[in-house]
Formats: sequence, C-alpha cells, structure tokens
Amino acid sequence: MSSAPTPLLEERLRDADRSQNTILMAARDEFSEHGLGGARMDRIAERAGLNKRLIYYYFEDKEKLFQAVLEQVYRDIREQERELNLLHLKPETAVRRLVEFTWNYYLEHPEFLTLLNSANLHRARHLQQSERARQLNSPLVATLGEVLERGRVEGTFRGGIDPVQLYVSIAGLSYFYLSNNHTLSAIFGRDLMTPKAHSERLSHMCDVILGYVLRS
Amino acid sequence: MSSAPTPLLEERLRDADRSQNTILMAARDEFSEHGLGGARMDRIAERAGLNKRLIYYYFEDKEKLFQAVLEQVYRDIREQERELNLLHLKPETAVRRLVEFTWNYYLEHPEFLTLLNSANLHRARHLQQSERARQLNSPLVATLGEVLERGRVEGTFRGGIDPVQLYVSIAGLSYFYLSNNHTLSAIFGRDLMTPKAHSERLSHMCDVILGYVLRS
DNA sequence: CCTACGATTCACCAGTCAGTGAATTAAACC
DNA sequence: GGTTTAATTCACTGACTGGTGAATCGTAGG
Repeated sequence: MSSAPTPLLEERLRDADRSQNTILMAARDEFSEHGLGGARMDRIAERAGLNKRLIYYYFEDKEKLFQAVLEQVYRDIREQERELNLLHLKPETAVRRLVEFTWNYYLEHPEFLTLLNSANLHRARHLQQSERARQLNSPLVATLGEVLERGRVEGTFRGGIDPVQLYVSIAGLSYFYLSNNHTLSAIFGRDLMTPKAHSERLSHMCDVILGYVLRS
Repeated sequence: MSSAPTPLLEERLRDADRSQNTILMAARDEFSEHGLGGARMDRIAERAGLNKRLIYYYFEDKEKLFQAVLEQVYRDIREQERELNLLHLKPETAVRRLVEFTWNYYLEHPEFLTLLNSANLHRARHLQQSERARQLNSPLVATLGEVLERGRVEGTFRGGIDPVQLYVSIAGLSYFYLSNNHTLSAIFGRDLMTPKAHSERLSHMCDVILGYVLRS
C-alpha cells in the first residue's frame, strides 16, 4: 500500500500495513482460542502489542475484525491447495495427496478448525457478507471434479462421484478427529494426538477414501 | 428424587427436580446457540422462566452448569445408541443402521454439535473432570467391535478394522457436513439443507463406509 | 526545516456480566 | 396450626467490556 522506500533492516516505528497484519494475527489467535463470544478486544490489543484504539481505527468493530480474520485464513488454505497442482498428477495420486494435505494442514493449523466452528456457530453470517470467500473456494471443486472425471475415463475411478460430497468427506474425516480430539480422547480414554495415532488415522482415511473412489 | 405424592394434574408451584430440569434445558439451548463464552446467565434464567439466583443455587457457577449440560446430552445420545440393539442385527445391517442413526440424530439435535464444539474449544476440561462421561461411552466401542468381529468371521467384512477409527469416521462424515453447513453452503454456493441434499448425503456416506467395511 | 496528515496513545464511559447475602414464601411433616 | 426446611425472590456489586473523543506524535513530501 505504501510507496515508501521500505528499508529492510531499519524498521519504521509507524507502519500501517505492519500494524494491520499484527492485529489480524493477534485476533486470529484470540478468536481461535476463545471463540467470537469469549474473545476480548483488550487481549487482542495486548497480544499485538498495540493500542486497542488502533483495532477500531482499522477494523471498525469486533464483528468486522472477525470477518477479516476468516477471509484471511480461507485465503491461506486455498492458496496452499492451489499449489498442490492436482491436475498434473495421476488421479489416484491426486486424491491421496489431497487427503494427506488436508490432514496435515488441519494438524498444523488448529486455529483454522476452531475459527470455522465459531463462524458456523454464528451461521456464517460473516462469510455471507463476503463475496470474496465464495470466489476463493469454487476453483477447488472444479479441480477435484476434473480429477474425478480423468480417473473415470482412465478406468481407475468409479463414475458418478459428486466432487462436493467427496471434498466434504475428505475434510470431515480429518476435521472431526482433530477438532473433537479432546472430547474423543476423554470419551474413549485414548490419546489421539500421539505420532503413532496420527499415522494410523491418516492411513485409515486413505483406505476409506481411496476404497470409495477406486473401481473395485 | 422426591418421595412426594407427585400429583399428575395438579402442578406444585415449587418443585426442585422440575426447576433443575428446566434450567438444564434452558442452559443447553443458550450454550448451544451462543457457545460457552457467548452464553448469558441472565438469558438462561429468562428462558427457564426462573430466577437467576436459582441457577447458582443448584449448579454453583457457569462452568459447572455447562458441565452438567454436557453430561446430559451425552447421556441422551448414548441411551439412544444402546436402543439400536446392534448386536441382534446382521453385521452389514448393523453398520448401516449406525450410520443412519448417527446422521439422523445429529440432524435432529443440532444443539449436540455446537455443544461439542464448545466443549472442544475449552479442551474438554468439563468432561475430564467427569468420570461418568467415560463410562457412558465405552460400551459403544465394545459393541461396534463385536459387530466388526462377527462380520469378519462371517466373511462379509474385511479384517483389522479399528472400531474407534471407524466410529470416528462414521461420526465425522455426518458431523462435518451438518456442523459446518453454513460455511460450506456459503463457500460452495449450494444449499446443503434441502431434503434432497440430505438424502444424497446419507446415501453417499453409506457408500463410503460400507465400501470400506465390506470385503471387495 | 516545516507542515499536513496519517498512525498511535490516553483517558474515559455507559452498559453488561457473573455472582451473592439476606429476606421471603411454599410445602412437607408432625 | 405450627414449625422447619427447602425453594424462590429481591436488590445489589465490583470487575469487566466494547467502544470512543480528543490529544499527541512520527514521517513523507515539499
């Protein structure tokens, strides 16, 4: 945004872009840890190391800030999904890679899961207002659809698979395990977050999804 | 709890059991709509039509009230799962029935999903303190384990299936679709809550799960 | 060097929130 | 009918909480 000389080592004391980003990251952490209702604006300011007034200066209010956080995290995951280049892979490899990527992404970004939960608790009204969110996500389904079609023509995949259903299933298998790992661990009396448990889960999910997609 | 004459038509003005239950139901609705952080004790009292002081009289504080709500909803779903009598069914029918039951239960009890999300946001600390929760849930895994073993012996099921993994997958396929339906609908620009979409989802999930469980 | 404007701080508020001490009232028991 | 105990109401509080008006300060451009 600024056309300033942007010194690489010498940091400016005042930098609007940097401050906005710092706030956004602090807000993402606060919202993901406490939910929209439990998040505190004072705590976000403290996390960011910036004055609370700045949050309102840049993001208007708590709701708009939450919306900005949501847009940012969606942008990030879709960006990384695009970099998978599923179209250049053998269909079977492409599906497996999507399963693995989804699992690893959720594992490394637990904040994404809780933020989505908060968004859904509020009926995703923060996304409905945002045109951007929809545009960001349609390419994924299109790509998956092409992969499925290619696999069908090739003879390895069964026909008639709805890419949306499949994507929801792939995401759901990872999401539920990781997002609900605390209740599940408590309920089943078994730690689901050990490296061993993780690799077992990933292998189970690949079995389930590929078993469904592949022609038998 | 009370050994009172419990008149069937003539309602007593004061009834501890009834009040506790009324509070519990009001709290369940409030927590499920707003999350633990967003829930308001005054609103719970208002929903229950009882004085707020009564909540503290019976449930001590907000945290303990939330814990009581969680225990109650878990008791309800496990009770209904037990009534499925999976052990008296053909293994394939049993698994299909569990998938259908899970789907329908989540569909009819959206509050269950949001409550679990809240519980997980708080790392399920409300359940860890509760011995009861663990005891309520172990029978299900045991039952599912027996069904899988019976199917394997019978020759229709593949071997080596972990009942916990399978249960998490069955639950996850329904959970993610329903719990995140608002973001998913917004993102994919497609209403996931029509009757047609529902029956398509159920049929897809049965394909995925039975395709995995059955020997091919 | 100065100036204009955007970035940041400060002090503050009105309303909200979880939680409580003490008074009051219904009902169970004798 | 009286008494005791449990259920319920009432009136409050102190700590927060989201949000803001106005002052101050850094810095880019002239």
